[in-house]
Amino acid sequence: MNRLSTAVDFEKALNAEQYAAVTAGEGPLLVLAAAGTGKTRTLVYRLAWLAAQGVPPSRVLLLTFTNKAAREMLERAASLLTTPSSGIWGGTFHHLCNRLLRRHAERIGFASNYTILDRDDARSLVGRCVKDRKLNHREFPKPDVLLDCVSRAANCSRSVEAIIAERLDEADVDPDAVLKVLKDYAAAKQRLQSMDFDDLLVNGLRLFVEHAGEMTPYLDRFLHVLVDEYQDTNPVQASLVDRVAARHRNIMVVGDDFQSIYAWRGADFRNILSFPDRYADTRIIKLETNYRSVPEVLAVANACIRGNPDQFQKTLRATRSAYQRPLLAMVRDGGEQARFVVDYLRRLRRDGYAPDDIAILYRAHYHAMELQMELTRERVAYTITSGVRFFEQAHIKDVLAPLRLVEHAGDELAFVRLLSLLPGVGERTALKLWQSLGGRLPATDEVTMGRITRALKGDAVDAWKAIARVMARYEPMGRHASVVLKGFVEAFYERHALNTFENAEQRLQDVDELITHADRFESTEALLSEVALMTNLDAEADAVDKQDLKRVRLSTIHQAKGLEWPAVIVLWMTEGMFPSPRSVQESADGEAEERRLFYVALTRAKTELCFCVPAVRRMRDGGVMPCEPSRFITELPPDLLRRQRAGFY
DNA sequence: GTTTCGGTTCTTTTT
DNA sequence: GAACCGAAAC
Repeated sequence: MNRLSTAVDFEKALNAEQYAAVTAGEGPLLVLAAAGTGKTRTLVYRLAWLAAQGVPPSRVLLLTFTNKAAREMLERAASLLTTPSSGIWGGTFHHLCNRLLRRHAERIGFASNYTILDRDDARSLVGRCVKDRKLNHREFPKPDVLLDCVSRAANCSRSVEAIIAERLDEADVDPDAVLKVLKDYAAAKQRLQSMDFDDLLVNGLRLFVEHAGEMTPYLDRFLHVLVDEYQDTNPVQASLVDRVAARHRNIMVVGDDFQSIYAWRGADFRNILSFPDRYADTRIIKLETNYRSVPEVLAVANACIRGNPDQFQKTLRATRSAYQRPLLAMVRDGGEQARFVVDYLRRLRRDGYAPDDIAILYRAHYHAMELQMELTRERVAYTITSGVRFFEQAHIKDVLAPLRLVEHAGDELAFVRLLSLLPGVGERTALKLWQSLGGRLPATDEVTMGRITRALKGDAVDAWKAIARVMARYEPMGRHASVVLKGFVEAFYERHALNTFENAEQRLQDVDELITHADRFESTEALLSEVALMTNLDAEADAVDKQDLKRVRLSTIHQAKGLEWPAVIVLWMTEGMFPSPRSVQESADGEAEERRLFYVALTRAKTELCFCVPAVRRMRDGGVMPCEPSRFITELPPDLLRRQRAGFY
């Protein structure tokens, strides 16, 4: 009996609902897991269960929202087993597609060593398309808006024309001009052999649709497919799941329609509700027993979601014993909110909470700016996952440019970035030079060097020579990435950074981190892919491993998804801030989605929960704007919360 | 013709 | 804090 290969007593470790999900037999399975009901635990035990049943790890596919989540689940599953379970494919949809496309990209007209455009690359490329058509006047949509249109079209499998008509009908722009620019953008990506995030998904799906024969080995291989956070999949991702699980139909999707918060990225929570329609023999299991939060928090959660009448109602059942009601802190303004939070943190610390037991959550990054300053002043250590992704910061992208270039001689974006670092060289000069080189920097031979040095003047000449020497030493085989990175920093970037950035030391430290990481990858291409697809949470997980720092966490609610803390503080629970007026306006379901976001925020809390409600906002012109408490607060039965006035209210 | 710099404006959420 | 614009500087 291969069941004996595990020491786990599944029945004892799980409740009846979880046990049913973990030990379910073959066929499609939908697990509706409300917040804090042991969703991750169920997935982890399912992985262990499959392994204990003798399913080879390499025949299991686990799709998650971040790579961190996948890594954690796989580690936890492995620790349950006596036999090794490594070899499971686990990661985000983008990672899966990237892996498949590296092998099969030529089928759809791409080289296998295509580059991945991150948000920043995509922005500059589309910006260049706008300029090339001389459309860069004030009224023309900004690159971010244009990219948004492309992205929506891709993620929802709709035509760009339809999206443009819908999104830009009020704006005073010529839809044909927009369409032309977007076609140029698509052509530019093809020319540069590069894909943006959406292309990875769309092209990944194309492999299955257009080259089904070639993909059958994967269909055979994946005996079991498990999908976490299924409520946040968009149509392309849902199709991908359907395709990859088509052969064995052992597909387990886990999610909670209450926690669907990515509609703006094409996700549709009806996806999870219609799953049984697509798979007629679906077994549905509901997890409703909450182990995370005290009953007073759950009372608020249950009351809050009643505001969304069209959703599939479920009620969280508490298991923890009564504690006290969540706190509603009425403060005067943002400054006082910040002082209140610092004070409240001290109180929590006195009550025995460690710094990393506490999270401060907010709707948008800028809501936390004032608090960040106050925390710094008061010397409270915190970690924040800021709006800019770690690997998208300027200094990281700068030092990766020469590496991208030695790996892909045709990487125009990297060339322009690199050359623009030189004194006296801007985008224009760099682009002209690139064209004179015929759109490639194959090797820094005499002729190429001559061309480049002739185009440069002053200090730029010597700087370039030093950089070129470093790049010439690169050997494509083996782990040579760190040599290029190190050489580039020593020969040029260190001095450049010190002259350019106020916080150069810190940035150079980041770069050092990157260099020490670089050799862990089996190839430069793997390093570059990884860097492009790494989320903030992934990057930060690495950093935390190293520093082992216990700190208060600041995070957007979106990035807090799937996490939990003993104490949670939510900032700016006022109209005009949360719900975000923009999303309420933009779509019919906007308010409902914001309410789900509020639900996600408060269900992160295990024990302590505090909402801050400032009475006024200080505007940049020095004016004062009164603000009402958020509708999400006022619509709650008042006796669910403890009210407290802080400071000079 | 380009680059660079300073001032101004606005800030949703992310792979 | 970053993107945009206009003007000075090269």
